[in-house]
Amino acid sequence: MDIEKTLKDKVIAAVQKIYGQVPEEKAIQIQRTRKDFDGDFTLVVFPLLRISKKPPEQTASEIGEYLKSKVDEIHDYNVIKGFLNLSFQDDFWLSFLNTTITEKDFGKRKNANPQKILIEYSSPNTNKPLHLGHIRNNLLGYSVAKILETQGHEVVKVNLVNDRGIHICKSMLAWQKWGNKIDPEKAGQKGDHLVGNFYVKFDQEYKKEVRSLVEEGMSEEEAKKKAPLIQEAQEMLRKWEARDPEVISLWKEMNRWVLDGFDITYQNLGVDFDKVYFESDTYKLGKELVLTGLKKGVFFKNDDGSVWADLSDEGLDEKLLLRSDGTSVYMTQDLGTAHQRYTDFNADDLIYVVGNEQNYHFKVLQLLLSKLGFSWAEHIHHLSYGMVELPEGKMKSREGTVVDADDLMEEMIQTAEDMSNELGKLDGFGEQEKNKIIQTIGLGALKYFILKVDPKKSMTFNPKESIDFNGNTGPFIQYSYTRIQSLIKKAKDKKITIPDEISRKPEISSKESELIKLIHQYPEILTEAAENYSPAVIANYIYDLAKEYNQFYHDHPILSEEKAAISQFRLLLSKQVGVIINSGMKLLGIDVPERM
RNA sequence: GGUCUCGUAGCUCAGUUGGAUAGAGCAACAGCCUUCUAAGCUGUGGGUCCCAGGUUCGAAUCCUGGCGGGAUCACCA
Repeated sequence: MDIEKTLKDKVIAAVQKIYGQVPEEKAIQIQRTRKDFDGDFTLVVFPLLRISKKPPEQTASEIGEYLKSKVDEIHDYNVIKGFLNLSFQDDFWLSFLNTTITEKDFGKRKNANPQKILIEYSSPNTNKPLHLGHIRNNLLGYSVAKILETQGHEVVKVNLVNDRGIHICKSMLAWQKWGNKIDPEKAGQKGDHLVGNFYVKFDQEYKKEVRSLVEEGMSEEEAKKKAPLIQEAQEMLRKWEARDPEVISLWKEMNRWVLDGFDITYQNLGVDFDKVYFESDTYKLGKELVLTGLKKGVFFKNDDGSVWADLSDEGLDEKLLLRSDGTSVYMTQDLGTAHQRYTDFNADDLIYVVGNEQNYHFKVLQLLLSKLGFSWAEHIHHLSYGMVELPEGKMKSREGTVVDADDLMEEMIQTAEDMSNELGKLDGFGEQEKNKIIQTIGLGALKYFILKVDPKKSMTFNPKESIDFNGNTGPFIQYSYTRIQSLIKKAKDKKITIPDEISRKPEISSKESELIKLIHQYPEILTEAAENYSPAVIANYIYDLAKEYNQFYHDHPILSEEKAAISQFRLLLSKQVGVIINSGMKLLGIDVPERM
């Protein structure tokens, strides 16, 4: 990135010297030369024609000639239409490589202006296990946190667990009625799954009741309200809010089961949190804020006592903030938690990883906070991601088409094992190492598949076909990395040493310089990913690098002793590629095995 | 209906923020195991970048209007 900046300055100087006028910075467009043309960097001269008052080709040639003679690093140029392609000396790339090799934590940035960034993700409900949608959420959140850390920011990962409400009562009620005092241990089942089953059971029984009421002549709408089960659930919620000891104790127990289950899922997925909030602690927050807003005249009170915000000036509707009975709604508590987090952590930025179905909610949230006079409202970012759909369409919990997170991970690992066995890849590995490897591969496939897609887009997940081990996939990249490791090991066995830097100048092929240029791009890519919160940028880049590497080294022998200098140079390049692949995958939350 | 969003190869997706002849993988077909490990590599075919205008040297990318898919507009969370 520094290279492009200095190049830009040189071009500005050149234009000034040749045409006697200083161009705007914006007019200097430097980009990497496309692969099918000669050169390293390309200057687009079209914007400079206004200054040169000459045809594109001539302008390009004049600038090219000037740069070639005045700038040491540039050893040649060529012109195609309005594009000036500049070639740098091999020495230049070599010295670049030499400096990156000695750099510790290549790609990590010392940030002159580090921020404290709070990122919320996951946010599960304690009435059912995590599913595929949560996986996308968790992976995005975790990965973005890692990426921001490399940019020198201080990141706090938080989880806000929704552990209260009518849906929790539904599972509790079903357990009371049909559970026979079963618990996860007796059932031999993860607690979140057990509780989720009771939630489903409730829904089934409830539907039965509604159906029979309708048969008795009641309207469906009325039946849904009058069914005994839903009334009991509502009664339970009232008891919960009144802190009824029996209900509270059951609630605590069942929540514990679910949370223990979640912990296992999180652990398997490889994500974690610095702090976990519970909605049962925070749901009352925000009321104060709304009341102050009311006092200030920012909000208004309806005849029935409910409190609203009028957003019609902003082109939105009116939004309820307090019910007529004075209780808070979702928005009220989100106002509260935002405020609390901001003051608790004194954070500069708040990132919420939440599905795009809540775009409207966050737009309103931000608006309300700024109406309340909080200047930090603009530091709220909604990292909005699209739905994960199945080939058959959307996942529907009622139709049982939800892909369970635990099941999916297990299935991926199983597939990895089957494939590995089929190819004989696991022969000679111990049981423990074998398990470690198939787990790394299976989960790597899953994680990479999800992260390589632009977060804001909705995506299709095909459980059967998506887990490919070829092409733009996690396992392909993992494989490339392990090949590099094995190469380095073999070199050691053959007593070929990898130098710390390259002193003797080998001949650099265009393919090799392609790899060096890719290495050079890495910090830039990182920054870009951090700026728009997109692990996809890194994922696709890592794939490009791995592919480029595989293509080149496939048919170039590199462990030849008679050409020790070339071998050493290529080993060094391999090692560097390995470092980037490894660190890139780590940023995505994906492990890479040493062998596979 | 209002608002937001997406539309790129048969399928799944990239496309460096407006640049050169739009790229990968999968699927199909044809090849490559004395090389580091074939979970790999090489090649072939496959495109109205949803449509129509506009902006300019230049548009998949920006603006307007359509068409199509999705989300959302609750005293649910």
